[in-house]
Amino acid sequence: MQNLLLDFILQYIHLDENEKNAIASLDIFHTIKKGHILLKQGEFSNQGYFVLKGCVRSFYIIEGEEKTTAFYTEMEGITPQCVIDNKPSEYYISCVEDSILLISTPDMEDEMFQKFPKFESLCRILSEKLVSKQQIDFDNFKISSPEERYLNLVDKRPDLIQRVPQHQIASFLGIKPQSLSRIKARIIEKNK
Amino acid sequence: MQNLLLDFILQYIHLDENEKNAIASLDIFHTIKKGHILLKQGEFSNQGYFVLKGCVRSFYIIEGEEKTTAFYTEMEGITPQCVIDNKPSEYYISCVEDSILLISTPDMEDEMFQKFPKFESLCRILSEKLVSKQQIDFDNFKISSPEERYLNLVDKRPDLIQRVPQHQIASFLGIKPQSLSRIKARIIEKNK
DNA sequence: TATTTTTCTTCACTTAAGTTAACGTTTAAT
DNA sequence: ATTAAACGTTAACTTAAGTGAAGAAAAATA
Repeated sequence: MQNLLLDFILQYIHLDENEKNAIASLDIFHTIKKGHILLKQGEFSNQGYFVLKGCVRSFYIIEGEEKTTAFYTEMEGITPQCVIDNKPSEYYISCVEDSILLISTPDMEDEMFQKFPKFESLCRILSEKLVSKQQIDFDNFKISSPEERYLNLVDKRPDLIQRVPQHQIASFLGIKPQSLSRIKARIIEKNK
Repeated sequence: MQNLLLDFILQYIHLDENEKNAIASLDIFHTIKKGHILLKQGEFSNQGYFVLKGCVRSFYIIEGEEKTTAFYTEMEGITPQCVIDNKPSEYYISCVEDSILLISTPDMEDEMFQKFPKFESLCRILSEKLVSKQQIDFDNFKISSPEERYLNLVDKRPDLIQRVPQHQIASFLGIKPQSLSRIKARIIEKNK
């Protein structure tokens, strides 16, 4: 697990032994069971998550219905809005599968930034990349129909279709489960 | 204009005279005319933009049709994906109004980060905030109907409704101009 | 000012998603 | 192993967005 993390970081910046050890010494690896809720709507939290293995989902509950808005899988991270703005969370975060997560707090991060400014560079670079990626994802969502969004998901994140229940996929695509079933049937019909 | 920028920055970090002068000495203020295209689809660029005054729009042209995906107004910045990934741009960026923009390049930023590490902290913090804000915007888009999205826009960015043509607003909301007209008529009908 | 172009709205019609309900299947719990 | 709950699909019906066309209003241009 340590190595997965180091390899990921080394794609972006170089680390000396000292810095590698600093990471290794952080006791931040956590094994979380499927279904466990990491963050609840209305709750305060100062935890950020980085997925080393497994899958994490964020969702709202609106009029009793779950609205899934994001999935985070291997080498993806989330810092919930409530951590950044210091206000109660508007959404839930839970584990879709048994997962290994890296859990951090702003205090820990600030400490690392103090000791190793390089880590702040890393976080800046990763954040900037993420801003740009998110914008593209949002753009593609806007300019696509539900059917196109589904086909795009099958193309870009085929693993998700397998590892996540369909009604969560539907919600993630901004439609109802019944519509997703219909879309899938329509696609099969077309390809005949 | 200098002061607008400094005041914005001072919300997040403290600057000494030296640092303030460093910013002032950057010759990065540009006056851009309405309609001017800053970035074209297919083009390479290394320019990032920060809006001091005015309004900038990003859009795709798909099958001859403009698809507006974002508006950037006072104190908002864009670093186009093509700058970050060093590949041709998938979208256009143009000025909706006469605007005053701050234009930067990665080289300039890296130089500033070298001289004043504090600026890198600032950029990290701003990027992290932006990631979180973007995620919330995307979430709200997904969990809302077109009508709700429109009402939300009227509530959250009423200025946009005024300063931007309706067909661009429609596209931004993920619908056709005709549908936006209908939605507006429906809302008026309801409130009678 | 006159003229062209862009923008916005309305309408009739088509298409696709939402809704409600039912049913078989898979998964989890006892 | 049995039961209950959650999940996925199908169907009939409703609602709302897309489409194509036309015309009025506003803005840009000559």
